[in-house]
Amino acid sequence: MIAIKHLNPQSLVSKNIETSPMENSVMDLCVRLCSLLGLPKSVGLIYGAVFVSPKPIEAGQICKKLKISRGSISQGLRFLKELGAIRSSGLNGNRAEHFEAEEHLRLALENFILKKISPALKEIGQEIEKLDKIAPELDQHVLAEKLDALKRWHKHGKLLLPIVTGFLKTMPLLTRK
Amino acid sequence: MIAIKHLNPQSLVSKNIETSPMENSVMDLCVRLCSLLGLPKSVGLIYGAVFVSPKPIEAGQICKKLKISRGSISQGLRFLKELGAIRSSGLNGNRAEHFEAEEHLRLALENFILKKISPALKEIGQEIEKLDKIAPELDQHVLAEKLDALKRWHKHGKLLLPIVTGFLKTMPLLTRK
DNA sequence: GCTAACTTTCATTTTTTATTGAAATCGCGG
DNA sequence: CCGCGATTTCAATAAAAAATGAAAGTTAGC
Repeated sequence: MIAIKHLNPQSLVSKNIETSPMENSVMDLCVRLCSLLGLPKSVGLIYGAVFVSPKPIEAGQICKKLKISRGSISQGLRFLKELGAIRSSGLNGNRAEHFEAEEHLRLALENFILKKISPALKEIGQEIEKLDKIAPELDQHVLAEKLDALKRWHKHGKLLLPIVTGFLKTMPLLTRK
Repeated sequence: MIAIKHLNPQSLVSKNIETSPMENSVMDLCVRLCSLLGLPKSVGLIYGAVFVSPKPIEAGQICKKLKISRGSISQGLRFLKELGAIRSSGLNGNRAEHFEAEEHLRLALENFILKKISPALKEIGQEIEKLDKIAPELDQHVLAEKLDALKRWHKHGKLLLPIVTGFLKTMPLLTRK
């Protein structure tokens, strides 16, 4: 059910993809990393394909390599680009856009936190404010105490964020070349 | 698509639930908090119902209050209990099991990290070891460098965990009464 | 050891989320 | 301004996840 989802420990990259065992494993890792952030497998695979590629790779190649539909590739690449996990390295030669992994994956993580966690915390903050306005109208002391508890959690959640992003800053960069 | 999911900002608690506006809002908050951890709405609602209740509440009451099936309630309560977010306060009077919110919600969060993040990181570690064994057999330097990058990420991921859990320890407790 | 009051399980259904691929779109070179 | 080679969109479909509820299980009291 709900249960904490465990990814199948053997290869997550479906068998009909033709990659070296090494590439395969690296892509597996990317899938795991993504799934830790709640991102779909396809995004992990696409990132993996870009990451693993020794030279900038184009969408068509990823499509062939992963046997994933062109639409998904397009969406996945856009998402990864917005996140700052990959970047376009221009339309080399022909018209195809080429992608390479961003060396500062850290920035992507920060972005993820900024786009996903922060807005959620902000909404929680707004909800709490709304509550504060209603609260005095009622004399339910028990609830009022619980509201306080929630406030404290919210405050500390906000506090935790800069710590995590701060920590990320200390991480060595993910460098290519 | 993938896009970072945004919870609808108005009440997440469906309208046919009969609760005070205040209770309603508090439950909303719980749903948001849960969804931040990737837990389904029902779990948030169930936790909210327990949290908001001035006295230990039994499954049947939650079922009536939330209009959620008995099966879901049972599973949700079990999950929350395992996580350490709620606890059973015995079979008062009749046979029904009564639940109340655990005052150290922090422990639940730590538990969540322990059960969800740590195993994932461990599996990633194992995958990396596997890779290390394959690596020397090939002379793909580019890949080898990437493997190093992944190793660093893994190491630092492991490093981040204790920081977060350490931070959690400094948080004030969520006290009832 | 039977019943009553409740809980859990799990096959099925519903809902949500991700993927597909055909059609629309883009943009450059000629 | 046409056509090619690519990308993007989006309605339809497939896959995954969550919710349901009937049936089986549990336990206390008689």
